[in-house]
Amino acid sequence: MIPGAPNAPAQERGRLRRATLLGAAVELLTEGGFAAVTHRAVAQRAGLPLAATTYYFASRDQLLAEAFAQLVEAELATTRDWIADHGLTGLPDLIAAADRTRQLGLWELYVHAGRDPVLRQIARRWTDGCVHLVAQALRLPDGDPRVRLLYTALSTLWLELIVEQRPPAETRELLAHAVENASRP
Amino acid sequence: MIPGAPNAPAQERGRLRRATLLGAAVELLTEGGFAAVTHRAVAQRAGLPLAATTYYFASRDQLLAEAFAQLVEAELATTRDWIADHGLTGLPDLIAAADRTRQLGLWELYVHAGRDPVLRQIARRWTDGCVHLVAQALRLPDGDPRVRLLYTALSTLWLELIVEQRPPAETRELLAHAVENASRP
DNA sequence: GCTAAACTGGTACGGCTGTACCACTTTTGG
DNA sequence: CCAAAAGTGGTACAGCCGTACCAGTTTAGC
Repeated sequence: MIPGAPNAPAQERGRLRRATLLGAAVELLTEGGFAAVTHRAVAQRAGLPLAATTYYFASRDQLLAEAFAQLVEAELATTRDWIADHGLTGLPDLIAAADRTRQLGLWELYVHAGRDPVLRQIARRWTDGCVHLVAQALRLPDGDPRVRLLYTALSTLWLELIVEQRPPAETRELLAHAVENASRP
Repeated sequence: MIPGAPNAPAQERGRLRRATLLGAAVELLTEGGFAAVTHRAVAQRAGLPLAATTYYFASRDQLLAEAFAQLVEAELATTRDWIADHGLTGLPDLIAAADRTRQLGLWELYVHAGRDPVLRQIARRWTDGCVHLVAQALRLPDGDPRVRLLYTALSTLWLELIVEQRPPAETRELLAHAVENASRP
């Protein structure tokens, strides 16, 4: 039987190989953006033959989508832990400490999601997850306008820090303002 | 003499050709993102031979950068006019009315600027320009935190509208909140 | 009018891309 | 034990890419 790129390989070794490939794709994505995620590069990074990528993933788009999803989940977990330890106003330090090219890869795929319905779902999951983290930190419901507005400040300042490399001090100051705003009734 | 991709061609026809190529690049950028801006596609769109692109532009990166800059200036002008006519709270309607793929192209290049110093300068120009427009509308100085925070709301809501295609009603409501916040002392 | 510079456009090269193909080996289930 | 399914890996194909090259033509300056 010719398998149609099994999402869950039947054999143990297959599952391992698939996971290795996905991990390699995530690595390449964080290093060089989604342009760097090619079948050949992924296979080489994983130490597997080229054909392995086409065997376990139906297409490059699917590989990219799964890598994006995995990256988003990892990012949300990291952010959750950081907020628990340092609070919302400590977030600029997280961004400063985080791998810049990794963030770039994430945002690249986020924007690319505007052209791909499959990625769009993952993009929404990212936004919703971040909003939820802010809501928890403020002890307010997810839908509260103060939560949403604070999130917009976080999001834009974050992106500016990554892309334009603005001075972190300015970001910290503005974020403090935003948190103060959100804490008012 | 072998010219090094003249930025300002000496002959009238050359200037016209260069402008035509740049216009074609902008078109393709707005239609299919920066992946669509290839030498061949630009030349074909402009109705010129392939070699014309390499003659007037030193590299694809330069062509892309100039197209980005042109797009940013056009976008700033459009936004300025719209704010003058409809005010800040009318902006969601501008976004809704604007060409969605055009905005996607802009944001794609904005994020890509994180990997390219030349583009980064243009990205900063875009941000600064938008902040300035908000400052003018609020009659506050550019550096005022209220201006910067309102801009963050605009920016994120805009991006979410474009990428995630969230319902415009929600955007309008949040934007009204943000404007109210910014108008408080 | 004539030389040099500016421009034109056809063609070619080397490289990378996604993906298909297929003979082969290993594992699984009855 | 043995057929069928699952997995393996080397290779090939067709297409697009940026860019270089160059013989020819047009224009500008003296």
